[in-house]
Amino acid sequence: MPPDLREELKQTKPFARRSAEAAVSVMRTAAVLEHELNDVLKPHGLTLTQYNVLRILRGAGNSGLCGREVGERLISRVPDVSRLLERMEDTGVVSRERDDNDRRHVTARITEAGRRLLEAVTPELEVVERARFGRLSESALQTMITALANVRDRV
Amino acid sequence: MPPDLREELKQTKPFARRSAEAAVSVMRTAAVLEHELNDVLKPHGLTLTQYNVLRILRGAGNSGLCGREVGERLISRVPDVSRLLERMEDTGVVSRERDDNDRRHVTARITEAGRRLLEAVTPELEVVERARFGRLSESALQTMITALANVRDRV
DNA sequence: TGACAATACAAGTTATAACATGTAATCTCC
DNA sequence: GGAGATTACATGTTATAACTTGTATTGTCA
Repeated sequence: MPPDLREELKQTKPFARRSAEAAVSVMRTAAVLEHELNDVLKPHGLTLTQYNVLRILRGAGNSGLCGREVGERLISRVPDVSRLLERMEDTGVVSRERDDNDRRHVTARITEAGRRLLEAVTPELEVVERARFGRLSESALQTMITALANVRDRV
Repeated sequence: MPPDLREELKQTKPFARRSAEAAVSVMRTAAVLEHELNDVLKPHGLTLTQYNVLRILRGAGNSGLCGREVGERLISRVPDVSRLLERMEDTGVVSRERDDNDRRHVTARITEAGRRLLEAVTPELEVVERARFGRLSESALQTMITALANVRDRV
């Protein structure tokens, strides 16, 4: 039996509504997940955001993506993609190049080092993912995914 | 029908596993929620973390809580409760007092101004909560809560 | 009871997030 | 084709998060 959230956060009072408990559950679960994933990534010199950028750029292939496009694909929107990519260029996992067709654009691409780093850390993250979500059935996962999509898609 | 997460993040490839999609769903939903709640709180000069501290301290009543206890009750653990409470003391929503019985402790309490602020913002946050979670049935909410508790409670 | 460990917080430092503003390049449309 | 709007990014600033180290107080136990 999973522990009660109220007990986990040492709350004295019960939640006023089930929707309030659901909201806190989502945020608390994300915090636990992100913390654990960041712990896995830290020895590799990556944050979770940077890891996501690498996955996005790998998915984009040789043509790369401009900063705005990277920002649109991130799980949580970062208003400062410029410096995020700049830091990643400093560590050598990303290359940046000003586009000749439209000189406003800076195209970012994953480097070979970035690709190797990505391949090294991904299985470690999958261990966390399986440990966390492995006990849920496929149908329970699908139910959760659909319900969360409903939460994001408000009027 | 809720929009697909893959489309939402403009992913070209489908998720490798349902558990991977579930993990991203949780983090993405929390990010959307937290952003919206912070937007509501900002005009009141509060962050979501500070709002949670106020709720925690109101729940503790007159006896208050020491910094460590506040930290244990927060949704996402903050390693720097000292300065968080210090900032909140500066804005007048919290008072701090060194405990005479154990002079290592600093007891924090919500002030009357903090209580009023809490009462002012809570209904605004509930509007967000209802808009986001209102379409889900009580049983769907309960299913989600249980599933998320399972995710947090790994071996 | 006195040395050592543990606890609770404070403070210093670095890195990042958040927000606003600035700037160069491109687009629009009369 | 040129003024103004738009886009994409860079930069400056402030605030907060994350991590480390420091310090005072209390607890433990030989």
